Amino acid sequence: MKQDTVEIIRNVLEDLKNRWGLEDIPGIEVEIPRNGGMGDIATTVAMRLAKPLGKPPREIAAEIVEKIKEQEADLFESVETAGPGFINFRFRGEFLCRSLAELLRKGRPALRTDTGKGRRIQVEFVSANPTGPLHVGHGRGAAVGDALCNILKAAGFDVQKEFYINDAGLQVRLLGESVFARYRQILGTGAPFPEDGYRGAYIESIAKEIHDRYGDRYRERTFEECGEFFTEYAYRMMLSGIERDLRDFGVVFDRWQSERELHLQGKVREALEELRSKGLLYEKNGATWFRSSRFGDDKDRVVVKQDGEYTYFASDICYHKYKLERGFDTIIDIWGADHHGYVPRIRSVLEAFDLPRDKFRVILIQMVSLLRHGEPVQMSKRAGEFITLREVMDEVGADITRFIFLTRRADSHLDFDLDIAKEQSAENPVFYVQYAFARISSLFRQASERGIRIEDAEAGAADLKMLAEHEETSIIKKLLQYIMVVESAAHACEPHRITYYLQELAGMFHAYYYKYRIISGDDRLTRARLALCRGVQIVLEDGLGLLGVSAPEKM
RNA sequence: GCGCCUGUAGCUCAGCAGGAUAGAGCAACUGACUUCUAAUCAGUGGGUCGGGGGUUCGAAUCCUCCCAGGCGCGCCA
Repeated sequence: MKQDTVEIIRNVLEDLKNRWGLEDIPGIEVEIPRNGGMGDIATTVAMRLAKPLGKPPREIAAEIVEKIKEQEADLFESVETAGPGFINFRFRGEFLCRSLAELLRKGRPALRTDTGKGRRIQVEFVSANPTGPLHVGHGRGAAVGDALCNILKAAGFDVQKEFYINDAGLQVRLLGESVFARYRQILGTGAPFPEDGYRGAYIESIAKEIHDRYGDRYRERTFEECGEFFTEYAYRMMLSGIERDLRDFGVVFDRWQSERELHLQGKVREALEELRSKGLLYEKNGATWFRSSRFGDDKDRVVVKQDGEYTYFASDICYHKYKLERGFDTIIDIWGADHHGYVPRIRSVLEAFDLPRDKFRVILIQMVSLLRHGEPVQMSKRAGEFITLREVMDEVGADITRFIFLTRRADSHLDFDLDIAKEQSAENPVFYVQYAFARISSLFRQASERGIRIEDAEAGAADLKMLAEHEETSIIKKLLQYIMVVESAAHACEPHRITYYLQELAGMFHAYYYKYRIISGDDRLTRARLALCRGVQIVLEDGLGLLGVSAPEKM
């Protein structure tokens, strides 16, 4: 729908270019008019041409319309100028039927586009420290990141999903110390608990597990002697737990990048050497600094501490450089919004390496506030009291959780009410969309008893011209908009646009279903309507798939 | 103090890469189940898009100042 229209406009502008003495054709933007009465699709190109041509937009629009009418009479029922210089297009019924038939014949592959042109995008998300279980905020990042990747793939990008593991440095060591202390407590030979140690119950259960397997083997040892064992053991446990939680949440990464590996492979040192050779490192107060302030950061940053240890920023310098060296056209980082101060720092790194800054995008995920009975659930990470993603999944289910995470823009706060999430009420939009899918499945179950199969709806046997009700043409048009929605969601990196679209489509279907009889005494009409329902079902299934939410046949 | 995000209907939020008369759900009120799943549908009311200035054919959208809320601002991660 979009491509057809844009192509036609482009051809016409190509013709008019010389008459106008125009150098370049501007980007042709089409949009869906807010008010359906205005048309099916509209372009603002005449208004954009007003300035370069020095002519009133309506006049330009009129010229374009005339030309389109000469050349493309069969696609559009009407093409007209409107308002300040819009050109509104209305498609012929035959075009809509043809498009629906194509969707039915090809199925979900018809919903893919190639706007990404196979460009390689890497999305790094979750990347939770392996020092504790995933909490709800991580879950939101996982849902957004995974859906975004699905959307980018659907829009024709070549996508890699990566989890960056902060397995070097102080925090994992602190994890090991915490477990060690709990282990000693089990033995009754209390070791001092580290001041900033991890206090969650999961620490005790790891200690217990070590005790069950190894008994008092480490009774007489100090942490200096056996810390590596405890750290390694605990970290492995945490990481596999994270992986398991993510898998059960429907998120599987293509690649897990270990920070420690970057150090061991000497990549961190190499990256810093490169900066040094560019004259961008200097020594001060016994530490090594990076001149990030030259590239828009607030101040310079330490990369090697006084004690000789690398900072996390040092590995991040290396990591982001390394990611771009792996040949991605774009790298997207998804961070918790509390890390936003880090953005200019990483940008400064890319500039320092002469890497284009527009190759790097950050999506910030705002906080999730968990509510129960409308009251905030108290959480204290320090005391180890926080609601884990696992608990939420167990309580309300992965589908609902994912959907709710995707009902807001990433950068707005989200109140997640566990009670409402569990309720199967109208306040819960997941069911609304899934129910539309299940209803259609049910229709086909009934139809099969009458000898009409789902394959019949797909084969193009139905006479789609019978879909003459305005609700029916509206639904077809809505189906054809899906690709545009996917493209815009990919472009803006905003998965929630799919969520909203699905709710709208489901709403149109529910209203249609209620008003009209799908399976009736009229066999031809029945087949045509089932074909339309099948179209809706294909798009709903695809959209839910992008969000990582299941499409149940029965509810 | 500096920076980032947010501010749209009573509530929760959409509003797409400036576009046409700013939308949805919930809540409130009216109605619809002997009929393909009522987890549904039809309808009514509800707005100074936080405020002021600016950019232009045109601003909820871009710029600027102010106000309010959240979050950051370590040789922590």
